[in-house]
Amino acid sequence: MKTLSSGEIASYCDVNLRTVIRWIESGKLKGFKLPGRGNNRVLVDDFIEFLNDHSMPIPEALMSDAAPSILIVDDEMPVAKSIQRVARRAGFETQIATGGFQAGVMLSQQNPKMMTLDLSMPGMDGYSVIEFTRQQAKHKHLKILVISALDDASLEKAIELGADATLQKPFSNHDLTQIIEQFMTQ
Amino acid sequence: MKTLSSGEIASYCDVNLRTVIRWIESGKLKGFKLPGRGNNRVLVDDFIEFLNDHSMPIPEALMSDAAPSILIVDDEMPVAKSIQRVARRAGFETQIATGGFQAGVMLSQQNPKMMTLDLSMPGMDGYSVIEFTRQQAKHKHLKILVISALDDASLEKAIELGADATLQKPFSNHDLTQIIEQFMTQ
DNA sequence: TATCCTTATGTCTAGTTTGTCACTTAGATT
DNA sequence: AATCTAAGTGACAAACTAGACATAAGGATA
Repeated sequence: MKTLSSGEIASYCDVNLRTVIRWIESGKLKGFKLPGRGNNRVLVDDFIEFLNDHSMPIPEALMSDAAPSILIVDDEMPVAKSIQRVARRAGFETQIATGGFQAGVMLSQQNPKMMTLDLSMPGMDGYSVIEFTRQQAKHKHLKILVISALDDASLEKAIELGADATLQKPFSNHDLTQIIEQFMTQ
Repeated sequence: MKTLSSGEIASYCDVNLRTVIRWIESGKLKGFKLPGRGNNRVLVDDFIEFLNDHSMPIPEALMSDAAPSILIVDDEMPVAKSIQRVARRAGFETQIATGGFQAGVMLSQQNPKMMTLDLSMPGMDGYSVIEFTRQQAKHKHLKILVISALDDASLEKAIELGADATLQKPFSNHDLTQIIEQFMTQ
């Protein structure tokens, strides 16, 4: 149950701390007070609802809490779609990227919680994608699931470079579901 | 998430505060209201886009947020480096991306003012990169310079899809400098 | 050219919200 | 216990909104 302090909200909204306290006092923003001296805490969900109510922008850092999503990177649409079906059935938002460039942009912009990655997309070096992503502080906690028809050694290499799990094609929906549920609830 | 108040925008645009509020009300300038009595806030990015849309000068003070840089997308390091040298000599920050995925991430994160794009990177479809980028509101004003050894018809197609200029390999440093200076000072 | 209409911007005012400052306090760290 | 940091409070100053009205520029029409 993640909560935010008045100061954190102040910096998210780029507004003075005094103002946040007044929002809470007046009931515009739902919060509660700690027993000690009455420090304020606000549930992330309540804060997001507050932002939505006032059509205020939701800070990226909270996006993942708002709607944990999965980015599916695969150049073969049928495969991507089938992964998407499984993910949706498990109850998660999904986006599909069919090219490396699109994948990069979508990763940065949507900040998904998890990415499935086809290692052998034509021209795109899956290994370097894993390496590059892992170097980025912003995506340190991104879960990377490599899905590929390559041999065990290749999958092993992906793990060494920073992937969180691999799945060999063809894969069973059951296995995929299990991995998705494990990663998305962590 | 830096925001601006109506008053700040008023002084940036050297215009009456009342006018700024009316711009926001009428939807010309995208903004949102604080819960209290509806004080207006505008994201710096939205403000800059507004200024661009109306070819208004961008105040120096905001420049730092819009760090005018150049993203060089080319898989051949020697070529990328030589573009970089020219760009640096012209006085601009540069980043190099040697793969599509990296390029996408860097574009989103660094929000450069200009991108040079090698059309024929192995496996990456330059055309779809141009198309995809142009669909994104955030990068509507990104200057795309296509650099390629392909024939005129291919370059023409790039322009049709949304590139701002093309340069055929091999190119002269003089031509490149001219284009960079033109785009970066616009 | 003169007149009317439309639209955008500036001015003024009253009332409200937000920021600032100075000071206090709970909780963490050492 | 001494110290440090983040947060709360009250009072006051500054900034903002919204309505009403004035002003200016541009077009259309007679």
